[in-house]
Amino acid sequence: MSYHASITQYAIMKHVTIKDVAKRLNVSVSSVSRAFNDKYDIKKETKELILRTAKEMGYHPNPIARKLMQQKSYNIGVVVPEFINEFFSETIIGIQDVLISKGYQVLIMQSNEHYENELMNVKTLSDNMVDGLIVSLSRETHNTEFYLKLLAEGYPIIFFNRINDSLPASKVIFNDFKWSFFATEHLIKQGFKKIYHLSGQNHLSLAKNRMKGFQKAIEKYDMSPEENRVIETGLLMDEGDKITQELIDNQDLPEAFSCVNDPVALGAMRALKRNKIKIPEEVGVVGFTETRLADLVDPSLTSVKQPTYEIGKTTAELLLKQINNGFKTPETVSLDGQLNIRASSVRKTIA
Amino acid sequence: MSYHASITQYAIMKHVTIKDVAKRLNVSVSSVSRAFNDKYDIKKETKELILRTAKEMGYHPNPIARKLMQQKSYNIGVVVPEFINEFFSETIIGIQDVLISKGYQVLIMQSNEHYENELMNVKTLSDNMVDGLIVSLSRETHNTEFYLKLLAEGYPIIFFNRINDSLPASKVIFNDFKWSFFATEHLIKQGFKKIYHLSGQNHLSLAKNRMKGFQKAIEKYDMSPEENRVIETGLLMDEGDKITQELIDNQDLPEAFSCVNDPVALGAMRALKRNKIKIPEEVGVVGFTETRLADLVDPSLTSVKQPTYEIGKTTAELLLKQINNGFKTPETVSLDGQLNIRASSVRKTIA
DNA sequence: TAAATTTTCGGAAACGTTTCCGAAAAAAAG
DNA sequence: CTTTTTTTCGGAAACGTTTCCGAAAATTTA
Repeated sequence: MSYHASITQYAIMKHVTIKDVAKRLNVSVSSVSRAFNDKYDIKKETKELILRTAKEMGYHPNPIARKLMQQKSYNIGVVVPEFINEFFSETIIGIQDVLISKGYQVLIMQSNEHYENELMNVKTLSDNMVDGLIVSLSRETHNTEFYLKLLAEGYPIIFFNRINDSLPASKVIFNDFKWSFFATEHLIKQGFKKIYHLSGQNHLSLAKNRMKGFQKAIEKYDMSPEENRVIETGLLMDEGDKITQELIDNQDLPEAFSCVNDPVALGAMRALKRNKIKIPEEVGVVGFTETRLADLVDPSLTSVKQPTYEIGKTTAELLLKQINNGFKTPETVSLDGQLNIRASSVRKTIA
Repeated sequence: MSYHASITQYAIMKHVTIKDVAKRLNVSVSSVSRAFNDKYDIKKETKELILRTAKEMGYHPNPIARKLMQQKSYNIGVVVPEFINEFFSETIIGIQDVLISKGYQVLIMQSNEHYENELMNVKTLSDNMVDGLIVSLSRETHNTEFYLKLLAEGYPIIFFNRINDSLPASKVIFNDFKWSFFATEHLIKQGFKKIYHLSGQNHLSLAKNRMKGFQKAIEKYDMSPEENRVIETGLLMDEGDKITQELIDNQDLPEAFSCVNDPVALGAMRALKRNKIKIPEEVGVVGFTETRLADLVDPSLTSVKQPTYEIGKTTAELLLKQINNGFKTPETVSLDGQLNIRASSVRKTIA
């Protein structure tokens, strides 16, 4: 019986509207509206009276009606390659914190690193009239035509992390060059002589920049670019494993690996351990974009920490600025990180 | 100049509405609406004509206006303890896949394991008029008053994973009892004699059930409940580490640990390794609710895999059923998993 | 005290749909 | 060929807001 009661209650339950409040107080609908958006001319006492009784009556402004009037959805779309990835889930938290506090809702979608999914997501979101878009490109995305079209229409889009240099939009990036340089320099200073960089595919800016940072360090310390070379690998653990195994099989193992990211570094470590090669005694390893994993693996992994939360926050703030002030000239914000040195790269013989 | 052009274009750009389409074809607005919601009486040819020219004109129905008319937000709120956690992010993917395909949008919030955050999230979401709620309780949540009130109003809410037995709502749970039983049984069959269960706090159903599964296995194999006991630990890695260190210090180490979850198991492993105790030769370990980590740690961790995606999918489907058919009697769906046996629990001497 | 100004408010249109109602057109039945 | 039934469509109200416009009330100025 009580269960039946709850059904009827639900069916009968009506949200109290602005009209109900107006009627109750014998004021106009517009006055109630004014009371709730305190930018208009309304006497202080009536405003307070309205707000008070509205609260009593349990009135909440209907966000949908407001959106319809204001021609704004107050929705922001976020597209990332995957949110199981700690880097992205942490970034999303930063994004959400900023946007929700400004009354926006955040719709999150993931491309699973596929271009078609990414495109579909962006289309779904723009069909849903999001007021702006935050995008981190999938690994597959070479074709940026659709983004160019949206940007040309003046649609606010901010890119972060996985960007494409040629897109005329604001971006938030990490200083990959600099920190890859530092990571490599750290290996050099530890006394590792022959260092290979396991790189991601070259069309990704982040992969390219990390590669360049590596090369710059090699150059600065007068080491041979032939001896200390770059191997295009990928971004996945299995790819790091496979390449390392090949190097072992070809007896072409370096003294240390500077890796494009942690998964590749972990893959390399897996191959090394499988072949009973000691880390860091025989081969040192550094990763990039650390996750909580870095502390858990054995040996713990030296890596570059990115300011994930700040990246999200900054991205969201750039977007809000663009939504509110219109599109000025594109702006690229570069953030700094931190090299966390752990066991995988510290030569015990040196200490 | 081109940049200035894009500004004006944006300012000028107007979405084409149903009226524009109607005017263009000299038909009524209602006909166009009928064409797009094919439940109404409309001649086949006119419908096709309308759809065709609507597409030509780039018309997309305005979801906000539709929501206002239909008195539905087509938004679903999801509140989880944290989405950095792989378990939850994978579950969310299952939820999203189902809901998005039915035209719903998913608003995700996290409580960070705090009751006040959880409450605030639920309030924010209901102010935003979500049509339903999917909730996994925070560790702190003892007070369920607010949920009771919402449920009494007939508000559709489905709980998953972190549930509270006393709430009269549909739930999706994992058969923790059964799989904890299997995990413990596996340790027993490997020949481990003295087994401790590192348990979570007792007010969480999942912790309680995993503990009971452990006890049931101990009982079934006629092992002493005093010898093979339960230690209330927590859910975090540090807690597992701390307890294990205490056991080591008190010379009270068992032959194996059955743990409430993977973080606690990893913490125990960390403490064991720090004390040069060999896993699994001296002490075996099994975890629960595996993540990708299980394969990466050394030794790899035996754990119970939960069907995360299916959990999300099932939860979303239950919610949709409730939204569409009204609240019938609460329904509890229990899903099965899989015990993945890895190095941390396999006695080499046995093989 | 009358006129001018400012403050406060109500009426009504608008946002873009869906849906009810009734009428016109077409088809079927007589 | 008329009458009845069915199919197809247009008009208009409604959803719950915001906002423009103008008028009434209150205040200031002369």
